[in-house]
Amino acid sequence: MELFWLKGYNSTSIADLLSRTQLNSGSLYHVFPSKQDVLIGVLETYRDGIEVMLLEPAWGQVDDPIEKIFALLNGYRTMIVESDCAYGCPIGSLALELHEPDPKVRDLLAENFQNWTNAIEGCLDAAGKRLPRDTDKKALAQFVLTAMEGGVMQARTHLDVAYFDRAVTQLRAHFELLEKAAKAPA
Amino acid sequence: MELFWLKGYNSTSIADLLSRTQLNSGSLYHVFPSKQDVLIGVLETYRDGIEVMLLEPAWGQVDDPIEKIFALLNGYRTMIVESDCAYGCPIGSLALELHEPDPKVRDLLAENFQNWTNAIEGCLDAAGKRLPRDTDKKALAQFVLTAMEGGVMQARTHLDVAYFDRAVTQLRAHFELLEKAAKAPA
DNA sequence: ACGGTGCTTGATTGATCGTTCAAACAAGGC
DNA sequence: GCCTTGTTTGAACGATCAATCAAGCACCGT
Repeated sequence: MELFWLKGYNSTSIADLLSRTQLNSGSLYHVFPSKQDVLIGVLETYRDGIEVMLLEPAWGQVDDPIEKIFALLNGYRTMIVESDCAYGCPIGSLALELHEPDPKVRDLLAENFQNWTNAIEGCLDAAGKRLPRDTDKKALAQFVLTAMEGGVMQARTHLDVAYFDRAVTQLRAHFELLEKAAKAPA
Repeated sequence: MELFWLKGYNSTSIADLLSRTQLNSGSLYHVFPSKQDVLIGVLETYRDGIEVMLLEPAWGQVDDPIEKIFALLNGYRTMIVESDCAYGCPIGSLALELHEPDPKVRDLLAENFQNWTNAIEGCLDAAGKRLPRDTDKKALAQFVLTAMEGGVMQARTHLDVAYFDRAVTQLRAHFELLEKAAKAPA
């Protein structure tokens, strides 16, 4: 029920939801007071399920904290390929689609981003001394999200996953430079 | 007539266009066969006007090629601040909002991105030997776009321009590392 | 068997969407 | 003055949207 947001919020009609969920409008409105509450429910599901739905699958057999980051990015790559580049990060798409969002919705979007970057920040902390001592880990974690979202956007637009790959490659280069700088401090 | 796309495509109704342009529906449909053709016209305007509308204002008194990149990013920062973080790059927003775009529309979105990254690539070329010899300038230019779009997205979501600033700071750090690596090759 | 409670049904509502069109209008050429 | 050509007008259309609601149904304790 939460998976068909490939279409976006405005483009997904209540009728779409009904046919997909085998429900009637009355039942749906018995559970959710309005369409926006469905969106809120979905965003809460994402928020509460990031560990199980996203991190665990990607990190199953990865230990190295920095490789965890790129394993997560590779998970997005898989989704891009499997959807023929139609995939867009659900949170990112909604963040740009909803132009005057209800505060509750925006808070949930922000929370989802926050959880994501917190997870990355955890990896950066675990990487410890491999990064320069003065690294702003929070900013760097947000930068990883930035690279992911920007890469997804360009891959979708050009219908070519290579645009995503290049963003990841650049991010990888940035991390290698950081690791090098950590070894040989100025 | 092309400036009111802050609302997004789907959320902007024909009625909105009419009241804004002081036109009647018939006149509009005399010029544009359909709403989508209005979108196409706007995207073409952006595409053809990137030099005058975007690059020249940002680069007026900047010569250093790498500073040109950050001057351009600073132009986006200004728009974010002036719109109270409601601003989203029109192209990026549309790229994520339109989930099954007409080929013509998608091509125009891709062209807009292409022109943008080409402009950045020109700066990178002008920077010449300040960057490592083996730098993939096309990929790096796309990475700048990536950082910009991702930064805009997060600033909008959190309603805090600091998220954009941090993305720019990280990109700046990346460039500094690249310049350092160029000076002292392995 | 009964009444109550809560979920389900699906036709229906009013609003809004993008689009159309016959009629009115303006401006030139002849 | 009249016809032609091109533009403007704004009411109207059908489709679709999110949301409603009276009626029906299933399941419970008693």
